[in-house]
Amino acid sequence: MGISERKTRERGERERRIVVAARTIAERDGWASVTIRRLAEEIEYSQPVLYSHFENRDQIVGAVALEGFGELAAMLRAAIRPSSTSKERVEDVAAAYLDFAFARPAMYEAMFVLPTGLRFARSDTPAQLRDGFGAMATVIAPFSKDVDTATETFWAALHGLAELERHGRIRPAFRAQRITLIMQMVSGQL
Amino acid sequence: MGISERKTRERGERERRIVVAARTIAERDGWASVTIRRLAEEIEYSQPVLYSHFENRDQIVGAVALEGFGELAAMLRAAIRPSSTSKERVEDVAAAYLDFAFARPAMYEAMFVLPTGLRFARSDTPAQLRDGFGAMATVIAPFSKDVDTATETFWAALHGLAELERHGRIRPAFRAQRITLIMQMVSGQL
DNA sequence: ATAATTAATCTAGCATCGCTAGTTTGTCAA
DNA sequence: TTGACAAACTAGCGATGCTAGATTAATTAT
Repeated sequence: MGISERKTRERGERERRIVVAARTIAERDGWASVTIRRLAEEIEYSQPVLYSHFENRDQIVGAVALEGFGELAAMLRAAIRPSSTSKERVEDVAAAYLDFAFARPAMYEAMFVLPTGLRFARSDTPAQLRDGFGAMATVIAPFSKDVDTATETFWAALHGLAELERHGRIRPAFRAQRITLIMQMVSGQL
Repeated sequence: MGISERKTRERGERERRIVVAARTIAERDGWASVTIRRLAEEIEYSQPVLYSHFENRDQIVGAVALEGFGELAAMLRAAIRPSSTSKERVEDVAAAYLDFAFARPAMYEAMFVLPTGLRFARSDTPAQLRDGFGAMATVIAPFSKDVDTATETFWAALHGLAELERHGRIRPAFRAQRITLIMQMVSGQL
């Protein structure tokens, strides 16, 4: 019988509608506007239904963030052109990272600022969470012996640039110069 | 008559008690526990009194953050030892910055993550907000032509390290190695 | 086919939040 | 003493996340 299959499929579709609604509202009106009541209205079910899909609001944010990690990883990988030099690749990935952060501030906030209940560096950590790191590690590898540490530092530098600029604490006009300085950290081999 | 003087003095003292209470509760139980009702109870006044001191809750967070910026600046300046080399000074300031972030996570959150209503890079920006940047610029200056941009990048790298480690996304055990990499960014002169 | 059981969903409401209108209390000057 | 003004309070509005308990729908057993 395909009845239970249909049910799990419909349940999955409803869950996706929740995540899509959360993302849409967050990107338009900010995360403060993503309330359980508003999401319930959007999917045309009562509020408790949401709690049969997610433990709490944070986990809904987490589901959106997980999508974001997948998309960020894809964007970083797409920025790596075969024809480029090793140095250019690092620069392109850095630029792609910041482009992502500034083009999708709400998504970036979900991924890196808001509580999400996502678990990193664990055996059950989803592929999306590792993949962006992997993309960065790919371009960092030619410059470093300890790729993991160098990638962590590269990532941290980019994250700091994104956050400080997003909060208006460093000058947007000098973004390119700052990326150049980051390049210096990477290309001085270690 | 010293009556109105006494009144403004008492008002100032009450305002300080609000800020101290907010900071104390935040450092012990997190910012979510810092509610207007709880603060009102702490200072033994009714809730509307708080709104005669601050426009809204964010501004209370901002007042605590302002204290934090002053203390961070002091810690960074204290980390600069006259006997050190230029390179050691950068390293000491970096270590001091991260020490501050990890020793006072609630304070760091108020300063860099939560909405505070603080205005940066303006004519009326308080000294505390500029001073930490100044301390970093002092140790960066020997290595850079464009001190402002280099300091912004240095600061961003430290902020990123603090945030990613605070959120458990990079390995705490490798903090020293990451600082070493940041040093490389700085000491490669430009 | 009907009854009993389980699953799915809803209504209604709790506790709490930031914030404020309207009132009372206290403090001065006339 | 009275009237004006300032200071503080009580009470409550409109939200929030979340949940207990009732209700309806679907499935299984008789």
